[in-house]
Amino acid sequence: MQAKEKKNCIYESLAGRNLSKDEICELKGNCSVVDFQPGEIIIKENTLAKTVAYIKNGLVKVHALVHGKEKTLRIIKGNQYVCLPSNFFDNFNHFSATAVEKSEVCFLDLTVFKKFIKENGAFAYDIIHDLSKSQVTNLHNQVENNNKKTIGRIAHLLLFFARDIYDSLEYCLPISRQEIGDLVSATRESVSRTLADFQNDNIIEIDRKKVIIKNEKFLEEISVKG
Amino acid sequence: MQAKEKKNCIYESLAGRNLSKDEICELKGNCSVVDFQPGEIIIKENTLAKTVAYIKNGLVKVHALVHGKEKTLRIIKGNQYVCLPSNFFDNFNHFSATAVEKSEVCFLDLTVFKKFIKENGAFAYDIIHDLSKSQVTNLHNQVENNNKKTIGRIAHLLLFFARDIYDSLEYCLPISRQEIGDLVSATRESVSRTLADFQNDNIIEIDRKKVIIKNEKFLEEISVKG
DNA sequence: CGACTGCTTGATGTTGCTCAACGTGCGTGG
DNA sequence: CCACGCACGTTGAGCAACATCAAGCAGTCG
Repeated sequence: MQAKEKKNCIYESLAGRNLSKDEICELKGNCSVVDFQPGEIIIKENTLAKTVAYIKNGLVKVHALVHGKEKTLRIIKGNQYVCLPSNFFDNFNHFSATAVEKSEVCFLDLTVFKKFIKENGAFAYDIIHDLSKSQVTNLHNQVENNNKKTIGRIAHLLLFFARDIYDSLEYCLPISRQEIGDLVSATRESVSRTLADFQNDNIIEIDRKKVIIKNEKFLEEISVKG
Repeated sequence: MQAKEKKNCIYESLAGRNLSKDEICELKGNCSVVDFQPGEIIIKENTLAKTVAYIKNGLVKVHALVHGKEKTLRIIKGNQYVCLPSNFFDNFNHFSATAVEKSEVCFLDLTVFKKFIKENGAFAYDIIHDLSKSQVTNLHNQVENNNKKTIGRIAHLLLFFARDIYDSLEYCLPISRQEIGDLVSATRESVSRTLADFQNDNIIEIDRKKVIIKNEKFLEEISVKG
């Protein structure tokens, strides 16, 4: 909601994405790079999706309001597009994206983006690959999580932060208990209880948002068995 | 498992998909159209995904075996690709596809398909649109169903068959109670009980697989409220 | 200080799974 | 042809997992 800084580093953002120098130059005039603070909304659901958003770095949650309840779909980190399918399906943002940590985001003009897809087959293939990967990952998550109880989903999430996001067994949770609940389909009370149980069983140490995983193997076991 | 009839109607299958006459001719030599009976496997998970599968008509379920349990992801009808992301992500089938009704499926050579994407921007954009639509639909389903209890998910499924598949309030369920359970994450007992409850409350009439929806509004309400 | 937000903990009710029993239809092999 | 196994379907009882409701505590901000 505060002033956001505009930058010009689109080149480094999309290097290695099969764009020619000319194409990148063309993009430069049709893009902006913006800083977001935690809690700031990057994409708002139910708005028109006229720009493509590419997360350069930081941490972002994708979420939506469903029948009055907030539901978080996933947490994603840098170097990927966010909510890209909304751009191509019907130019309408079906989901929101909000920074959970300080994040840099490139906004690219959708018209230019579409033009590149039609003119540059390698670029188009790159997008197709990204969309496919995201879809497969998502479906895997879905089948995995559906078969799990709350305890398994929370264990999975703790490991996700440790492995995929912070690359360390010690980290600060970037989200509240309520948001964890939105993410794993549980209430904030259940999240609280489960984390307390993990602490009592000496699997993790947790103080407010500071987490230390003390028994990774066991947490993994819980995560897999559900 | 029986003999499958090979056909040559690739042209009508992919007409209107932005392919030139030459390209379609090229495809003709690299494709086959096959009939599947209910229960026959179209795509088997954990195999290499060297061909693209396009459902011409019929009804197909996408499913996977997760930790020993069968989980159905979705039911799809004709005129769309099935499991396309597996082809582009890593050439590896992450999910299975099985006919639940008599279905006609085109198999297309992946190499030729990829070539078209790189050479024909309109075709590539068409694929991107399809993938995006499928992704958005899938995410919507996910957020919808996660917030629902079994009763709401089953109500939703009954309406899905009525509206999206059979376009009628009377139809025959194409799948067993067990498969409904696999689809809505419930046991066959819970499915059975819920359907019996619906019948007792005069919302539906059900005899074996024959379903008549008698109170669509109420079913809709249950579906939405969860 | 008081209001507020985020978190925790306990008591209680509901949901839905598991287990068990039983009926039905179908295909297979003696 | 009948006997048997087997998948499917239904129903009941008991139990575990969670949500809900309620109360209270710690930190923060005006």
